[in-house]
Amino acid sequence: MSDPFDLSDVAPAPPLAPPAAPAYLDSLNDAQRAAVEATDGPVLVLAGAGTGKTRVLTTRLAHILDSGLAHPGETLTVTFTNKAAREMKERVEGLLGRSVEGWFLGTFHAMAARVLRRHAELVGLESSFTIIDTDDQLRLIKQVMVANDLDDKKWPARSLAAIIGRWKDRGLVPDKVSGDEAGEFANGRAVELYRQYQTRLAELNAADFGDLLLHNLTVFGRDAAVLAEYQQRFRYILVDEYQDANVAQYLWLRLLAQTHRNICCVGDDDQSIYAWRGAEVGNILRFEKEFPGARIIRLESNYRSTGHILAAASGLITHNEGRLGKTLYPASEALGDKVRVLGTWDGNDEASTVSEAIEALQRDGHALHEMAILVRAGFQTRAFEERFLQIGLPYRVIGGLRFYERLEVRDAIAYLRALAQPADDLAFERIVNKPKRGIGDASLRTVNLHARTRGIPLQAAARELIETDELRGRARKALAELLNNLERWRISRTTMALRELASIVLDESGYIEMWRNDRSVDAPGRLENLKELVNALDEFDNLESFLEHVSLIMENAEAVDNDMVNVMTLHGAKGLEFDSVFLPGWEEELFPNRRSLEEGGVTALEEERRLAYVGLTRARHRAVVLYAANRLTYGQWLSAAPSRFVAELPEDHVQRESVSAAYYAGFGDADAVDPTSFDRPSFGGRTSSWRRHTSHAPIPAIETQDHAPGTFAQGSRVFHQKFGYGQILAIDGNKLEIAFDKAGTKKVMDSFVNPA
DNA sequence: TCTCCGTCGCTTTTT
DNA sequence: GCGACGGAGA
Repeated sequence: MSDPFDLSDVAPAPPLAPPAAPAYLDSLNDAQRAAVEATDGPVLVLAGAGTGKTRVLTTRLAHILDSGLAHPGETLTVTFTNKAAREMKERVEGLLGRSVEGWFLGTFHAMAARVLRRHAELVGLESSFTIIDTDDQLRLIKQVMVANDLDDKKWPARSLAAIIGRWKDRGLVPDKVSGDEAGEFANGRAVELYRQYQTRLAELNAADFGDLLLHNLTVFGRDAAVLAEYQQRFRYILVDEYQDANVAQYLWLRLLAQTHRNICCVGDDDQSIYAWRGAEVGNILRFEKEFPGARIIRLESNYRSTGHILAAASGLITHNEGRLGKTLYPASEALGDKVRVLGTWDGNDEASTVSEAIEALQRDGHALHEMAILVRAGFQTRAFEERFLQIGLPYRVIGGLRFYERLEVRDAIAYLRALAQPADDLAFERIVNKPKRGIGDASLRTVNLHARTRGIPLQAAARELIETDELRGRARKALAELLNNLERWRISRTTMALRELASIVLDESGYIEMWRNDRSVDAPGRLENLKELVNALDEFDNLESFLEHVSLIMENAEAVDNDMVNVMTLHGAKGLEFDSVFLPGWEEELFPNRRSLEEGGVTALEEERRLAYVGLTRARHRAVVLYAANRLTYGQWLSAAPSRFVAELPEDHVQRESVSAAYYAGFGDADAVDPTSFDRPSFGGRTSSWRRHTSHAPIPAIETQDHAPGTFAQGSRVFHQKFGYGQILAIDGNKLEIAFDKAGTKKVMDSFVNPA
């Protein structure tokens, strides 16, 4: 296998051949084309929502490769998500009509990991270092805090993790954190704890996500030759979603672009919604300073949304002060529907209003997967889920627990880590007593103590201890067996396929058995996931590449594109688009979110507003904003005022309606909205079932019934008032998946069916 | 080692 | 109002 870092194979760029302009350039508008063809020197592309940002980036890369300006290995293209990277790769290859190898295209983290594996020794790591996730990170931080006698009640480990994370985002190693930044935490000892945490990571031969970039900066700072090598190599650098870059990423890019200065960053300050995790919109402003003479190209022609939607979104975002200024123009003349703004009675009313609108659209022939419900916070999805289950509307919630985050999957991976990396104490601690082997806290403390005094990893310490009488009978025996097993699996590793190895490990360790014996409802699902994990191993050549994949690809496998309504957070929707978008929960406290405002003041309010802007601009043809007069908050019904964003939507482009007069009846604090602005005569234009009747449609009468657990069994026949007879395919708590004889397969709540 | 009970906190999240 | 987590006690 060729070493991807070997630079000797990189041919110098062939002389500039004058190619005929390929067809893909012709379909661009002037601004887009300028952004593609300005290959020489730094370029900043300010690309509004729906203006073809990805298109510009992919075409630019294709153009660079096609015209012979650079060899694939001389280009660096960075994105934030694996999904974006994959898309970029596919689209560029599509434009070129051939596959491309050897280029540096991927997420910031994946690219940084690639560099770091090659120069790990410069930061005191081995090339085989483990990339730990936030879970391990938190456990490690807790350990450091315990070692410092800090009360984790008073000083939560999460807060320290966040503080350290922010420092890393800003490119600050412990020595660089200035004294006055120490802050309140642990009476100003945060920097010291940060230092200790880094020491522990090095001892474990591990790096957290923030380290990947941070260590790169250290590597570049320590070895000028290494830096120069990469600076020489990357003739062209392309950056996606630049507004999301943190300072560390900015510094990284700045270093790498120094020699050739052909860097092209594409971003939109109005879509910056990740400041809370370190993104610095200021990077956009810095760009001009850092690269004097940088060309700035604005993409302002929006190809996505119809006129009213775009105007409503633009009107809203003008309430933000800190903007670079950009005007979006609709690419087509069509004004389309106005943005509908609906007041509802409460969260349930909101959910049924949305589901009725969805069903109406469906009857008009609109596909469900072209509709999305975008919420501010995760808990909001529940009301929609319940309602959809009730009426049997297919939906999928995007986000939530990812495959590799599941408890059982993480345990299984910990076994593999413990055998691949004997120094990986975190993995060892995770599996040492799973399943229960009688190695409890006391035994583990002894092992830990020994490891500390000897300065060796836990596994090595355990091995030494079982030769002594330090540990009592049962624990000693169990530990010996585990260590022997790990040793044996380690040997098998050389002769066995990965998949086979994993099944043997999971089987012989008793881990599978543990879940088989577990009587809880989710045990079967967990066994299923373990099977899936083992199957997934077939795609990897070796354990190392699998573990790298696991740590860098945290996303869910793309759901099969069944026709389902999408439910997700506004954050999760960035970069996506749908024909119809529903935006519920536009209420003060919820959106803009109170906690967010408390923490970040005006800056945070503007970020919330950008989030609203992102939500609206996801819609191609239809956008509906909803707010409820009453909302169940922490188990209490509270009356809610409409979001200030509702009032900020420009009047000419919205159609305000209230679902029922009931809105006012329950809405005591109506000062925030002008009631006269509601219930205006509906605006002209397309009339269809889309336009809803103002009266409150009754919820279809379906009798619900409580069933004792165990009433239903897989395979048994049931009757549903709306869907008729069917057979149970699967049971997930009180959700049933049923193949109805007439209505197809649907997920419903058990309270809506009876045994047939 | 397990289980029970009180306390807390409760926005967004890729890698 | 609910779930996670940690401490206490059997």
